Amino acid sequence: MRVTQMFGTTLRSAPEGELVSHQLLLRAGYIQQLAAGIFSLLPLGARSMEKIRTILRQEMDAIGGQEISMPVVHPGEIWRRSGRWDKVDATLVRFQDRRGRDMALAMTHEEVVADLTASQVSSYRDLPRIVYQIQTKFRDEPRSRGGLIRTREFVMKDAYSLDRDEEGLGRAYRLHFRAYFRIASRAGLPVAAVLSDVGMMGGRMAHEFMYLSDVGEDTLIFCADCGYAANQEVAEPRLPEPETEPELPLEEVETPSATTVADVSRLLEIAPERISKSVAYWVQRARDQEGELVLALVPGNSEVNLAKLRNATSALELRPATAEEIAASGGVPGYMSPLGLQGVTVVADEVLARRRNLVTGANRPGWHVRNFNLLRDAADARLARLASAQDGEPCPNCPGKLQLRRGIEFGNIFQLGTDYSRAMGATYADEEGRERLVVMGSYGIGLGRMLACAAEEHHDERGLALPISLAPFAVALVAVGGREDVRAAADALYEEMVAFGIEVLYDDRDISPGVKFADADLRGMPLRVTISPRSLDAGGVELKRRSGEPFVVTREHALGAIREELGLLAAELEASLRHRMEPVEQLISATLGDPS
RNA sequence: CGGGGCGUGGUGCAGGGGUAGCACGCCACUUUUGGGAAGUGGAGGUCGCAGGUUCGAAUCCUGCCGCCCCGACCA
Repeated sequence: MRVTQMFGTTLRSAPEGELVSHQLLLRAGYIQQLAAGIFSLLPLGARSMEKIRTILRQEMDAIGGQEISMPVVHPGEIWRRSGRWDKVDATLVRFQDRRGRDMALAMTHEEVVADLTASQVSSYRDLPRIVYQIQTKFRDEPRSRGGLIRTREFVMKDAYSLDRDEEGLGRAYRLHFRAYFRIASRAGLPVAAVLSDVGMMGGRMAHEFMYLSDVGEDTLIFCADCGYAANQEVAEPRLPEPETEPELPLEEVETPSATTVADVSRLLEIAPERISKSVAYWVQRARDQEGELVLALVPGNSEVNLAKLRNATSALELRPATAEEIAASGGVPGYMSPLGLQGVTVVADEVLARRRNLVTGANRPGWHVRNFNLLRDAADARLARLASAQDGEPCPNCPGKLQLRRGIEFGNIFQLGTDYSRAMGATYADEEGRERLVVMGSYGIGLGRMLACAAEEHHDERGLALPISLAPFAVALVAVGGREDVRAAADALYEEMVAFGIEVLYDDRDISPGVKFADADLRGMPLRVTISPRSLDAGGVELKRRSGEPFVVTREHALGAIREELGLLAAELEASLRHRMEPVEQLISATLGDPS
């Protein structure tokens, strides 16, 4: 591709306040925004995305995946059958066709896969199977963010495993677990697998693959000693030993204008963890149901984790309760507790059940109580793990301490089980002719997010520096100046490279060298090849890695040297892939059972 | 949806009652050519939309729309 022919240009400036990766993708001319969370890909972005597609296809095919393609528009009926029509919020875009039939834009494809399976699979001989597609999803997110990190329309590689039983599912799960590490590594992304919430997918075990980054939106919990890794939404630190001191009688204590944990802690000279904090939420369990007040109880030094509360209450919608809603229940903001409240669902963190004689609100302005004992004083409270795991808490699996990190989710894997099969009637006949449900798994990777993570990981002050596996072109060819012999040599070398199938972006513009070098650095191709009066005087052609030192090769050997250098770049990536996969194999056998 | 901010040539911004400006980019010519060149000349904007106030609105008021950032959602 000649720069003089290319659609799209580089920009000198980008809006302030955006993520660096987003600014660079914008400035380098990879993407352009159309609306909130909706982007076009320019040639460079489209080519990078194609590279990502290739990696995904290769790795999915390698584990036996078969590529299919499913529709973007679904009849509402299949979403009704799975129950998600009512369970999913406005993220699922619904509309009606001209006949007034309910339709939806695909936000994921479990329903369609299960429907396909119902008719395509009928015997145990038809299993196991893995199908996948690389296709557009639309999710009307409440808030898009960070350029390609979080968009409303995005392209996802979504794979689905179909198995006879749990054992088969476990095997498919392990295959994807390994493939996801390979995919991330080939894209130059260091990732960690963490246990995750199953969310709207339902099912049992799930992992997220996280690119660790301070700009990430997820909080992750790691144990450096044993390798425990979980999203903060599901991380469960080790519970403390139950306290054994005798339960003392409740005792009211005056605490004027002490409405926060910090106030009460100071006033009564007790540690925040000795306070049972009560937080009121408004919970709606189904789209056609009324909301209700739920009181969440956690230790005073911790926060209610909304994902955990959502799971504990089977909530569809969850938001902090308003002052009116609290007052209607008899609660007193600032002095809340389950004491004396009628008809309010109370969910308490299990830690509180193990502590004795805590302080909590008296539901009376200006008063708290001492010697609150959860199991005695709020006997109908449901117990769950509600508090967000915090830095330094004890690991559930070993004596180590947990650490917090931030990450961006680039992919996830779910063990779905048989929920969708049952809903769509996806069954098969086993050897004895018995009808059984197909066991499903679901495995997603966001392509745009992958590119954004790669840009976040691979850049410097001059611009992008993408790995050769993702860069839109392998080579940026720069012709410096307008001298005849320079142009002739550059044109010839360009033609040679093209003839040899080397992907090259040739800057043949008639502008100053500074602009060309700056643009080459900004666009981030891994190898720069320069032909100039100086390089010709020095013997031929200059080669320079995006982040390396230049060297000169003769014009005759230029093509060979370029191919060798590109080979080296690919080989280095391959070597790091092998290096990274060793611990992954140990991780798989340690956490998922036998490798297969 | 709650909170904050911003909508002015292609991009990034300034202006803040008297009819629109800067830098970069773009076009033409000349001179330049190893790190975002110089000169000369030029093109390009219903100032997000609608209504109102005013002799006069990009500017003030009201409403709406859009976009960004922080929170509840997720690839």
